[in-house]
Amino acid sequence: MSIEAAAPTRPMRADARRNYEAIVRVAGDAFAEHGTQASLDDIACRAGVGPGTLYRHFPNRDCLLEAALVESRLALNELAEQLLADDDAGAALDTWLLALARHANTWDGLPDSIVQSINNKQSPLGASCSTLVDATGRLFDRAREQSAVTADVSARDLFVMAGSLAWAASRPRRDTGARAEASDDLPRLLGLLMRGLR
Amino acid sequence: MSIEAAAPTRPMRADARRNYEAIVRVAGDAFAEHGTQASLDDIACRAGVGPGTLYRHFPNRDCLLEAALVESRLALNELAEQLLADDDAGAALDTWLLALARHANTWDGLPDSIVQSINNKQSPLGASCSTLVDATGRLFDRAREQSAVTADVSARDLFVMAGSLAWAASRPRRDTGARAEASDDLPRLLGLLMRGLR
DNA sequence: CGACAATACGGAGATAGTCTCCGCTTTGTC
DNA sequence: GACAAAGCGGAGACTATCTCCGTATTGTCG
Repeated sequence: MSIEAAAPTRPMRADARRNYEAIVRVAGDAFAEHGTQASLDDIACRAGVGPGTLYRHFPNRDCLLEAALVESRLALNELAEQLLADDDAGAALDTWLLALARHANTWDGLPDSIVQSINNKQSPLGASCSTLVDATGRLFDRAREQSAVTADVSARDLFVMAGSLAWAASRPRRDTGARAEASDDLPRLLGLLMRGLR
Repeated sequence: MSIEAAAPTRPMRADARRNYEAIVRVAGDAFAEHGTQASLDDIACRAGVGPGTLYRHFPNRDCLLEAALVESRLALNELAEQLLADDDAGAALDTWLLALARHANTWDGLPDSIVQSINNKQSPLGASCSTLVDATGRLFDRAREQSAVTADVSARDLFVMAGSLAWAASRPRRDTGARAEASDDLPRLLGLLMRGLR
């Protein structure tokens, strides 16, 4: 949107890259342990950097979430490619929605961040989700062509519903000290959703 | 679980009751304005009491949410009674799930609190939700008897799904300054769910 | 009425999280 | 090896939660 559209963006300085990577690595552990609300200052501390450094690399929580999810996202995009080549488009859609929901459940609280960012072009999380929404749409269209589904839904609605079921399935108890044993409600709930699509 | 099960619980002192009511009234406004994450100290301040007073009456956020929702809950229970007498059990279920979802959307963030508390007997919110889950189950059973629905779902799953769709519908955008105009996605999403039940 | 116990109040402050500012350090380059 | 650019980090401002305990209010009896 300006004259110098293509900023040269010289490569990161060695120390900067080192810190960036350390933060992302530690963040993954912290989010896994405490959910997406893990303390950012604590992540900085555990990564051996000051809070200022963390916030310079990742101005907000979404940026850090996004960075820590990159690998999982790549795998998901690859899965989409494979599923688009699958003969059984209905089963492919099934598989895809489950994978999507499981991805959203990577960490406690992630569905919330994802669904909140979905409409927000500013958020890096939202931006990278739009790829997933597109894939969802393409897989759904193929399933419709094969008459595996008949419902009329937008790709965005489908994506959001998968996310919301992930959210519902990941909210087993609060306050009770007992560690939530992973009762896997997801397939059951998604089955109901798929039933509605046919 | 002890010998003196029926504690006499003498009536509240006049000043205590006055403060209790002021807090609940202000809390309703604050939750409406800022969602369920509204500052509790701020609510105390606006109600003209100290934080200590608020936390004595309502040891945690759920207690305050529950107290501020009492009237809406009563109306909902009354609706359940009416719907159970409705001849068209399918339509009654439809109406009920929508009412349930709208109730969960009374304030921003409420679906989260509700679904988190659903498995938690300790939470006053969870306790009062179990009534709603029961009503959901009874309405669903009637619809099944009339063959208006055929799916096999637990009342809890139905309740949680209604809550999760409410959650999904209430999360339109984040960060974008623009006030989210209330695009009403709820009926569309619930329609999909109902389709899956038939 | 007046006084005393039980009850309740409220605000100071401990704790914890977010995020910024800016003086200092490290890096890459010539 | 020296200089500018890039990057660091931690002190601290701000906001929120929740507790503790000295003080004030209430209801009840004599």
